[in-house]
Amino acid sequence: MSVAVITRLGRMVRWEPGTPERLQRAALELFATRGYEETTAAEIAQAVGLTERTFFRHFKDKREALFHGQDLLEKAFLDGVAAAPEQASPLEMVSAALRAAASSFSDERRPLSRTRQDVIDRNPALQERERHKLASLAAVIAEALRARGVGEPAATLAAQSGITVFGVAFLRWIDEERPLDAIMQDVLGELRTVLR
Amino acid sequence: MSVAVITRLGRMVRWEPGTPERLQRAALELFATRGYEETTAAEIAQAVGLTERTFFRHFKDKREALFHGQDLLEKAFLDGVAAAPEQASPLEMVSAALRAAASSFSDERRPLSRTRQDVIDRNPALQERERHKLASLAAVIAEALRARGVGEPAATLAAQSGITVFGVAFLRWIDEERPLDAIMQDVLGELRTVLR
DNA sequence: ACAGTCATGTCAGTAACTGACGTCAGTGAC
DNA sequence: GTCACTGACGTCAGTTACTGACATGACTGT
Repeated sequence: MSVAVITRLGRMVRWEPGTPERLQRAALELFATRGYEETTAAEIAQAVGLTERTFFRHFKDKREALFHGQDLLEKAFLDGVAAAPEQASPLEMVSAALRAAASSFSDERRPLSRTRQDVIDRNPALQERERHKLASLAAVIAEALRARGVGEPAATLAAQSGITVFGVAFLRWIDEERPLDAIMQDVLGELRTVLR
Repeated sequence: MSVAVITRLGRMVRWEPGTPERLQRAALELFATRGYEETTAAEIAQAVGLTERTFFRHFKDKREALFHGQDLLEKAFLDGVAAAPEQASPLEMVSAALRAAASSFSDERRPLSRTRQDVIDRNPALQERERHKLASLAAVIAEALRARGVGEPAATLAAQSGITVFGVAFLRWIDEERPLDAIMQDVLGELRTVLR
């Protein structure tokens, strides 16, 4: 199913670029309208003029179509940890990571995040994947903390707490109009008073 | 595939009882030896003289064979929350829940938990399910806290922190020889100092 | 011109589930 | 005692998520 496309340079191009992104968009739209279980991987592929086989070359499984691009979030967290001052405490490193991560979520992305979250909330299998992604994120953050000299179990606990804060704050951000950054610092504060 | 069994009362019985437990044992054994992906649902069923169809009548999916009985853990947590004194803080309620949950893990269960955890650690799909179970647990604990008057986001944060502690402590308990109860209180203490 | 690469298509296969229906011992009402 | 009913299972057919093997054809560098 080849598609000849004329780019703005006038060159003939065999394969339109950005295939995973187009698949992701189509998947989100179909999931949002027909529902996750009701849409087939082949349908998503057809929606962008491709084959089921090609879909699975870009995504390890059907759910992953909704979670493409999360490596950017991971990178933001890691950059935040790395950017924290030399003698920062684990909590301060995590706080820095949260700030860095917040910058990935501009206001324009809110509507998209909302419909995406709606889809996830309606399907247990997708919730499972989301939890898994967050847990994996916590694991790599813990690793980054360890690399900066934080011991165990402090690294795991700090990273996990950071992810907890991120999760709660993100769900608020979808509904509220405040910037994610501010919400996160609030939630982190509340976590500290709860644990006092 | 009917099995006539003579119970200790001498009565003929059409179906041997405890089917899900027997399936679970067989699943764990097969997963531990052949590996999760390498063993088929039909094989597990055959191992206890049943059919694939029957396997899926007892378990929503293949992974669930490893997670059967987790409702008991949930009940322990909930009982712990309920047993906390009247004017307990959220943190104290969670601490009580952790103590109650710890009593579900006697020393005799340790070897079983170990091989089970080995199986999970070797397969991402199973890790995903485990994360999901823990997250669901956190959700019901948060609900219990709310029912006891804890507001939001304190309830979610406290519950989530409790699950974090449980997760870290459980992994330690599998290797160390100390009782889970003691490990949990230690880890909870460390979490508090990290968040100080 | 030509060999190699890269993204895709085609096809066949496996295994996880699901729905519909049949079976048969046990159970209770009458 | 019969008879309708239920509960736990078997059988069978079907769908869909995935995977491996191989083919294709435009692009790329030599």
